[in-house]
Amino acid sequence: MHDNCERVDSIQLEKLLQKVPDPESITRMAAVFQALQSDTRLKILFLLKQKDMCVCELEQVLSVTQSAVSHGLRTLRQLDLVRVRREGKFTIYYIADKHVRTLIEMCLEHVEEKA
Amino acid sequence: MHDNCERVDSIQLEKLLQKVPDPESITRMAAVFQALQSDTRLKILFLLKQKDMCVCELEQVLSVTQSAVSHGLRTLRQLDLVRVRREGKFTIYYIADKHVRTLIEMCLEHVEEKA
DNA sequence: TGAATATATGAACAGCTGTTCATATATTAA
DNA sequence: TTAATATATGAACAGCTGTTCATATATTCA
Repeated sequence: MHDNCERVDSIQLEKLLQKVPDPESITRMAAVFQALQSDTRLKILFLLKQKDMCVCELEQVLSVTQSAVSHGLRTLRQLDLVRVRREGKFTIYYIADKHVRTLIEMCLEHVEEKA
Repeated sequence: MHDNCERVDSIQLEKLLQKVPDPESITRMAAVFQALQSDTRLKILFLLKQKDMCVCELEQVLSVTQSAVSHGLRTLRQLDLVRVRREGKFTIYYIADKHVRTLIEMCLEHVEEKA
């Protein structure tokens, strides 16, 4: 660990640090991004973006086990990225809100821009 | 692996699947979100959002080693989330573009909404 | 040139993630 | 109630991540 370089202005840095979201928010954000960091879960979101679906349908489209889909959905649900409703014997999942759509659209634009 | 539930309409699902971004884009998105999934890297972005900074300054603010900051920045740089310019002996990092700002702002709104 | 400062990189290790398998629970229909 | 369908959950294992330590490279200044 070494000391300040000449650019460092501790007082200014302190002020900038205060505008960084509190540790709890940062950790929650990290958890959200962490949930968005899996191919399978991203595909789930792009599918749900088009149509509310039950686990069966998702399992059919993605080529993973029912268990994997269910685990993935749980992760997304816990962070309120998707929500659930019951329809008879089916559990229907859907995108939670606008934020989620914006997040994945922004990211898609970003990666497509340099493709 | 079991078969279709009664809700499954293979033809419709096939169409929906086609609208999911191609595997390469999905993987790149996953990589971007993966980069955003660390407390340290998120803090870096919220700091750079306010002011372009050299590694020293970031090291000073966050409580991690210079090595950790540098590794974190490399990850962000490789995904074009931050960019670099040289200023004499300093390497100045800055947020790459609007997308990045929107991504972290969207996510912050999302987590703060339910706090 | 040599010393000091600023940054990058590689190795290595502890801890976390995503998948599958096996099984449990919940709902419907017979 | 029983069988069948739909979904959830726990264990376990392979693979990945982030940090630190040690060291290398690059730039400035004397």
